[in-house]
Amino acid sequence: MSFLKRNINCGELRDTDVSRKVVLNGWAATVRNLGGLIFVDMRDRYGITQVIFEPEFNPELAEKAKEIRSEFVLWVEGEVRLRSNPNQVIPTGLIEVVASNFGIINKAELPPFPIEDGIETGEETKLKYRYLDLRRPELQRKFIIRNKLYQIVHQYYHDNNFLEVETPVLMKSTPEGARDFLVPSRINKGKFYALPQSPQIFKQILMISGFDRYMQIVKCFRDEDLRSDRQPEFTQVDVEMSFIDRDDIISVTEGLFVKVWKEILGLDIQSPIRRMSYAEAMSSYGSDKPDLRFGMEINHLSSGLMSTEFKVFQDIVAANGLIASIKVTNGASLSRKIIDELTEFAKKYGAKGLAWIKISNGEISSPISKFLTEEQMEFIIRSNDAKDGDLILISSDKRNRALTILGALRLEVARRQGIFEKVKNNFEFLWVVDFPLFEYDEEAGRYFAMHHPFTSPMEEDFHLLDTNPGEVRAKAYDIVCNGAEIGGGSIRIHDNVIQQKMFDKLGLSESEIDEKFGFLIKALKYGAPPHGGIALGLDRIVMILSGTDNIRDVIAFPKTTSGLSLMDGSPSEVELSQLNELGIDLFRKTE
RNA sequence: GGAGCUGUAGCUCAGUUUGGUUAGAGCGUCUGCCUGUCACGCAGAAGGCCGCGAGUUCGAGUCUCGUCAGCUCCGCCA
Repeated sequence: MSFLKRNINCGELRDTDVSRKVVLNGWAATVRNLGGLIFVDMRDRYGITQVIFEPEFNPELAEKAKEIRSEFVLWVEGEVRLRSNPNQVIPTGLIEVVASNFGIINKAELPPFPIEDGIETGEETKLKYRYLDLRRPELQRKFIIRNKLYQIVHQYYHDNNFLEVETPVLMKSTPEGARDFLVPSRINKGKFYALPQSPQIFKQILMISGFDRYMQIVKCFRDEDLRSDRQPEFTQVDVEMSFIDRDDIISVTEGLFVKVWKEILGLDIQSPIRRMSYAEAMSSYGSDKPDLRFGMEINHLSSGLMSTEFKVFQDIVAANGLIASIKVTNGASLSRKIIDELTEFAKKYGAKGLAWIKISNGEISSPISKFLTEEQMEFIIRSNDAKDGDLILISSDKRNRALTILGALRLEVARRQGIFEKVKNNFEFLWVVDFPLFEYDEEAGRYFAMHHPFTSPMEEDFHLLDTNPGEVRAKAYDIVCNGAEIGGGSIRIHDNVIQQKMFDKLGLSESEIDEKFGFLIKALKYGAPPHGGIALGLDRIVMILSGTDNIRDVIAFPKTTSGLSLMDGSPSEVELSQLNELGIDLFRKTE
């Protein structure tokens, strides 16, 4: 007999089960040996159940139980009975299982860290032993949420007549956008597949094929640097619909979020979700994904400072830049050192400096007060609605830079003031709409598609395409929750002529277009329906649902910041013979 | 590509400012005792390439340079 199979799990026994004969399988979470009595907490995915070995009842068994150590895999047969000292902390705390027989199915080495919630072990150790980290209830809870999300997403789109279709993982490398992961072809030496950054083109082609409503929960790959909310492979809920406009995508997507929040968190989210133009988001929050859980909006000051004597402001006004500020309520108590730190923080975003005004006990103190007239100072204070005890932080720069700096400062100040901690159970959704079609890259000296090159311009801005491409707005939209971009999409170009014009604006040559996207252009000529869609960042949604700020917590086997998988040791070198088969020759970097 | 923080016992960390006997603590582990624990308790013990490599010095955990790794951020991420 290798082991007796369980007929009950470690989380389900209650006082109503008293005197049942049961068999448990699981891991020994903790062992408390009192000399005679031995208590073993058995753990599985469902919970923890206390098992007791009594020498009075079964001396040989109790003797054998002394061998049990942490994380041994056990089967235990016994009878359920009420505890004389109940434990109110766990759901099974009213009962215990009196062992009548048991076996060690497998021994375990001493784990490098305790398998329990709230541990402070370093990331490196935890990732190396990911299988042990994943044994912790805290982490399992997140994957249970993730699984619920999969089920709701599939059910929801199925109920709404969407078809799930799988798209290739080996596809053609395309320019624009993120760096591709490349896969060499053995059969076609010197040629490469790319892993999809998203199934964008395939889902559009599925629309041309008449699939009408497509969805897929799909892995995407981008060879870019990692962040706490970015992994090189991640999961999207990919959606595309035909014969629709922007509001159709928005309402279908909102329906999903309403259902998800209701079924997973038991919360009713406000629908319709608020909408804000990209222009307003940037102007008031300095971000295209504003966190609306708190205020601290950006106040624009240029208009009242046109005639300033202050050289720094003068130059900005003359260069058509922007002077703007945020108010830090009760910020006057912040020390010079803290303000210096905030200045350093602002410099990461390209700020040259940071001006500030403190109002404290009726006194105004500011390094720039000597450059401002009383009226100007009054104007700044009034514009910020600042009261005694407040601090005003002022940025003056090129318009977009000044806004970005203040947007970043707004979040940093909120973090330092403990505002995020206060609002951590709030959920503020937002649609950001009317994105620019293009953004200009100074370095490359040309326009790039802000969303992607298949995004449709708004009809009313068509006339600007040739004269002022930077002003053209796109039929693109992002969905934001608590300052995180959790999805984005657009209405696509279904007209081949406009698509050609778009490529033309992006500075792609005829031959380049033909080589990279020829198949899409061709497909668009065969009767493309109007279509559009959205891609939702599933990992980020799970992050928000499970209350974590790190994407590693919601991906079973994540990579480190430098893209390594510490458990399996990838990426790794390969055999020379493998490279030879692929026709690949490596060269070493020489200095 | 760049910046910051971190690396000392299985784990979490002190010690580095000002170089100097045998590198400490808590938790965990092991051994013994212990019949109602659930952070069990009590007594004892074991456990260290101070990330790695150079250098300075009579002497380096401590200073210098390099390097590797983890985390966070900027760039990057249509």
